[in-house]
Order: sequence, then structure tokens, then C-alpha cells
Amino acid sequence: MTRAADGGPRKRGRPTESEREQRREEILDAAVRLFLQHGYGGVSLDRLATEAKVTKRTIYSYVGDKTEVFTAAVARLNREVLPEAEPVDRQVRTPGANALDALAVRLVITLHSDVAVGLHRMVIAEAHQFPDLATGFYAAGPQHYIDALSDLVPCPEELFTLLLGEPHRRRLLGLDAPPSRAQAEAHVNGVLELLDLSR
Amino acid sequence: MTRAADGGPRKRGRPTESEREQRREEILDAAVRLFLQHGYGGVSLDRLATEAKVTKRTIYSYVGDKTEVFTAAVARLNREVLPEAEPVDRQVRTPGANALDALAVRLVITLHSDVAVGLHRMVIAEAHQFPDLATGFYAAGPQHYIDALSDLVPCPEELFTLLLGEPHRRRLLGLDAPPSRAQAEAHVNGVLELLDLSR
DNA sequence: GGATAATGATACTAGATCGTGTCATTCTGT
DNA sequence: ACAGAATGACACGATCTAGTATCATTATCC
Repeated sequence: MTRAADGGPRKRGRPTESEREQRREEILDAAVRLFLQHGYGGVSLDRLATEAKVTKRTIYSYVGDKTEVFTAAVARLNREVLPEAEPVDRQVRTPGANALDALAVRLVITLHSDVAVGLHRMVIAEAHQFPDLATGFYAAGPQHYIDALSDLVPCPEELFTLLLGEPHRRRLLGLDAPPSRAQAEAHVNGVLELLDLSR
Repeated sequence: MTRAADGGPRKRGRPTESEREQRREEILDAAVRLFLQHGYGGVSLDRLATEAKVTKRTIYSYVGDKTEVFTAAVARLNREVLPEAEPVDRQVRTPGANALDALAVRLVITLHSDVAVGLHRMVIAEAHQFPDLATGFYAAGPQHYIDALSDLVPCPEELFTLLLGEPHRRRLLGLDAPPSRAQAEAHVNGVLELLDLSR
């Protein structure tokens, strides 16, 4: 157990190899946490260093400058949110009567989560400064889900838009709490009926 | 013709009354321009002062500190984007066969404009720091349009969501250009047919 | 005409931030 | 055991920024 785990001051000097392997992960963990909460401009490297229990020079040697830290944090968030859609492929292979329903509910819950909404908001906010992140986010997020839906319905893009809907816009604006599972299911049912997709 | 109009240095000393009336407008014009392009954190008061051809002290006496300038700029943008929806009321009073179609096209074009998308993006980006702006934006923007649609269709919220759709999400991410009128009309037709709202 | 108010130009304070430098300390490789 | 690599603690320089102060200048009020 490293001393970092119990919050004490990290010991000086060259780290052991096992510590080195955790180092970058710990830095990005802290970066994700801070960027989600305060945005790119609201996080200083000094604060990130303190939060990750590391010095700025270590951040530079493990990740790079602030823009590279942000890029790496967003990439990690993309991978963190995306796995929730992987069962999609299995669902497609065994399309039961409620496969669409199950996928839709999982999609709604996942994309309304604090992490997914925070990522979405962050990428929108910094789209000017980091256009590549916006491109990657849309491909790995919305487009990925739309492609998954395209095997199940004739109007995947419209279905995806409606599954997020105004509740998701309000989430982006910080006006709502994430929906409960019951609320997500009710929303999905309403959308599927509206599009005549109920079985 | 004031000297400000031709870009020269503004004369010193107390301004005439007519100059005073324009002063706040000029400051907010510059603020809107800069905030839309660079976001809240990307605009310094020095730059705003230069752009508005005014000194920082004048900004403070006419509008207030940076947060108040931002609030005033967003309020002005809200009023700037919203008037496009006012003909709604007249349309409602004389619901011809294509009243819905005309309103929908105007809504799509307006809300996909650079100004409207920039405002939307800015409010999302600063929702944490300025939650009241997010509330006001949603009421004056999306909710306003949804209310207008509620007199014409049984599913106004879903129709509104679809009228923006994925193209609007991509606009927020800076991935697309604003749609042409022909593209907007085609999109509206597709959405109205999908929802069985075509006359 | 004289007092007062408001402004531009300029400088300044105080603080934050990015990125780098120094030095003692600790681990790795040989 | 010993040289070199990597780190924490600390400091530093350069830059930027918000907000305020000073002083000459110009308009308004009486």
C-alpha cells in the first residue's frame, strides 16, 4: 500500500516501478475529476498537482502540458462512458422482442449520467480550442449509438435525438437531475410509441 | 458623427448626452462580439475596453464588473435571438394549412444561426458559474418555442427536439455549418412526415 | 464664467498561472 | 557499492488579469 492511498505526503525520490505504472493513471484520475467539475480554464496545474499528490514537473514528464492533460482526460472519459454501449452488439445478434427497449433504456441512463453530461458539456465548451476533441467525441458518442440503433429501427438518428430530448438539453444546462430508471423507462416508452416502434 | 464611428481615438473628457446614450450599447455590442467568439474566460476587460473604444473605468461605471458585463451581454443576446419567434402569435391566430410548416422552418433557421448557437454554447459552458443565465435561456429559448408549438401540435416538446436534432448537436460542437434554407425546409418536411403532422 | 461631473490615458497593485530551475532524496541498473 | 535517473519541495521569472488611482481634458449645470 503506497502512502498516496492514505493521503499522507508522498515520499521523495525516484519511485519504484509499480508506483510508476500507477502514476499516470492517478494524474488522469485527478484531471478528469477536476476538469469535469471546473472546466478547462477553471483548473490550474498547481491545483491538479496537489490533487494528484504529484508535482508539476511530474505532470509534465508523464503527460505533458495543460492541453495534453486535457486531451488525455477527455480521451479517458470517452472510453469510460462508451463501454456502456458495448453490449449493443450482443443485443443485435439476438434481437428479442424487447432488445430495442433494453438498449434504449441503457442508452438514456448512460448518456444522462453526470459523467456523460459533464463530458458533453466540456467538449461543447472547448470545441473552439480543441476541435479534434469535438470530432472524436461525436464519433465515439452519438454517432456510435446511432450506428447501433440503425440495425434495429429505420430512423436511428431521429430515435437517438428523441431518446435524449429536452431532458438532456436541460441536463447540459444544469437544470435537472439525472433521471431515475423508472423515469428513463417511461421516457423510452413514450418515444417508442410516438415513433410507432412499440412491438 | 462621433469620432468613434471612424475608428479614431475617442476624444477625452465628459461626453455629450447623446454620446452617453450610445455608450452602454457600444460596450455591450463589443462584449457580445467578443464573448461569442472567445467565451467568458477568453475575454479580458482590457481587450473589451480596446474593442469598445472605452477605458475600463467607463465599463465599470456603465455596466459593472466582468460578471455583470457577461450577464448583460447574454440578456442582450436572448433578446436578439428571440424576436424571430414573435410572429408566432400572429401565425397562431390565423392557422392556415402551412402555418406549422412556416413556423418550423423559421425556428430551424433561427436556432441554427451562428448567434443562436453561440449563445447556446456559451450558456452551457458557463452554466456552473451562472446558473441563472441557464434558467433564463431555457425559458426564453426552447421553452418559449415549445409553448408556441403547443397550440399547433399534440407533441410540441418532441417536435422541437426533432427540429433541432443531431444537426444542432453538431453545430454546438462546431462540426457543421448553418443549414441553408433549402436544407432547413427539407429537414422540416422529414420531421413532420415522421410525426404524421403533414397536412 | 466657474464649479462639478465624467472621461481618456496611463500607471499601478495584487494575485493567479504556466512553465522551468535547483537541490536534496530515493530508487534502478550494473 | 556506486553512478545515474526520477522525484518532491521550493522557488523563480514571465505573463496575464481584475480592479483602482491619478491627472489632464471636456461637457454640463448654475
